[in-house]
Amino acid sequence: MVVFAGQGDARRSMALLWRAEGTAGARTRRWPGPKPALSVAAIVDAGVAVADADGMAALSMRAVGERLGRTAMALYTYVPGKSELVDLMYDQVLAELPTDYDLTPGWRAAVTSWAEDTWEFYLRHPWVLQVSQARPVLGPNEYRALETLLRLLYATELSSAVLRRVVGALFHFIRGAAQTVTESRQAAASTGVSDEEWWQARSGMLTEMVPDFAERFPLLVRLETEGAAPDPGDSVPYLEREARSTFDIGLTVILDGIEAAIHQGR
Amino acid sequence: MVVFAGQGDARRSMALLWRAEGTAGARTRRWPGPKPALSVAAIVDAGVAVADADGMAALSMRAVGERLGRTAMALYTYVPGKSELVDLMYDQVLAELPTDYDLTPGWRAAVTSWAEDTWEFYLRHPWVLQVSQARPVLGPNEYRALETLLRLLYATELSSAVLRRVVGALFHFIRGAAQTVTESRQAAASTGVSDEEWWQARSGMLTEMVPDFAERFPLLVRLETEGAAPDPGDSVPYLEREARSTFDIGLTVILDGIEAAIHQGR
DNA sequence: TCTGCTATCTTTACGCCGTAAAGAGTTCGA
DNA sequence: TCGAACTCTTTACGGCGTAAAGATAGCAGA
Repeated sequence: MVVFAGQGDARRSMALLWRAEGTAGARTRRWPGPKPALSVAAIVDAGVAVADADGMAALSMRAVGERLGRTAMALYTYVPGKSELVDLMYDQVLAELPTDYDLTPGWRAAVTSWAEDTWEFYLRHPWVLQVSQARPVLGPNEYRALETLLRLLYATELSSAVLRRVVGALFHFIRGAAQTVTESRQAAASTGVSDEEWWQARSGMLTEMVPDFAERFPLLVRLETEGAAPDPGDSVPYLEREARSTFDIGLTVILDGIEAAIHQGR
Repeated sequence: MVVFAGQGDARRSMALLWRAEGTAGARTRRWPGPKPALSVAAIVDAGVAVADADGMAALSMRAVGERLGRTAMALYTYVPGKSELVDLMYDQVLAELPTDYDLTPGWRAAVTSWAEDTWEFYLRHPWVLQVSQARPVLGPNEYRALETLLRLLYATELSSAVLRRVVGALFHFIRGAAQTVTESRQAAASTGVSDEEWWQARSGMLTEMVPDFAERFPLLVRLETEGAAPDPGDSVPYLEREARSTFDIGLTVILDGIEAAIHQGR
């Protein structure tokens, strides 16, 4: 369920995204007709509430309308369609991301904090990971967030060409790692089967159906027996623990790679 | 449109995935009834054909049935449901991935080749990127592909704990970068608007609606003017060029990071 | 005050989706 | 020849986004 941004009426969409900024001021002449009971802001809020609570798959025009005590079609007075609503929701929640990172302890500490905040942001709004990145929404908060990261990264004194790709690599990595967590949670919620139960059942079936597993995949067995994340006894499920560990170690690897690029003067 | 793996009847699903391997031999006693005109293999092939041609969104039971000259419901005789069909499709195409990487020029060259092949694989079967990774399919070819990568990575002599996360980081990165390309292509195909046209229209609107853009986002402007990938005159669209460049440079960064980990003896 | 225009919101409808349920038709052993 | 087991079709249900049409409400000008 990847949702594409920037379909539909581009001009109207951009105007909505940047609304109250450039074109603020009086509502475009209204005159007869009943007073509007809804507003774009209310609809976007309702959309975010639905998506946060039940996921992107549950975000339907009917569901959003219902939450506002209206029918689905009532929303079309305010918003051109579902695609534009998702764009607005996306840019709205991006406003939560901090911008005030301190660079005095060095870029590495700052980028680490940024990555941690971004990670938590994705876990808070898992549906954001389903908004396609290919043709970005181009809303004010997306730009604000990017500008924030760029401020930290330009402190590395890397070239713009390299930086541009480093930004992409960081986002791909963090989004992917976060996605593992959110999808695991979603799977647990929608099937009622926890990670542990699922894995137990599957690996049991595997050893039964594929008796020569260890001979066919010796390195996988080695990885599984040697490398598992320790269970700290707390309630974090298996796959989430793994994903978090991947996030930590993967980030270290990428930051090490950035340092290597710096030392090579790229 | 993320599709979840491993829902539904787990036992039947696993049996189908590992079919013809352990439990090969005679079809489970059949006796009366018309001879089956279809087969699991034919259905999986048809599914792959539909998904390759028109994307995951176009993969419906009706579409697969139609391609085989049957109704949607006919498929349910062979396959428990759509989710299991996707699992089978996924494991089937994974068989295309090579396994015979040469380690004599060193792990770095081998992993680079592996990454390149994997990248091309994703571009060949974009729908694979929509199969959820959280609860893996656990089919033979997924294991085979993982075992292949592990063979290359164990040559680094890193610990299993680190390796495990490096694998995750590599996959997140490659999948993310490939996703940008496939989504960009999909957007172009479904809207009829090329990357260039889209960007032209959007950036034009931006400068019009947000006249103080350069003051608000100076680093973004700098990145855009300094760091763009040169247009080699060939027909590769803008966003694809960027994504490919992100893949190349990002991979270098990650591999540099792995080398740093090696030198630190992790 | 009444009329008429316009904006908001509802109702209905269309063609998609996955799949449950029921039934038609086919092929074999007994 | 009969009946069981199997394949495959038909029909139906509740979901989706949204087009089209109609009901209702509120204000400007008469």
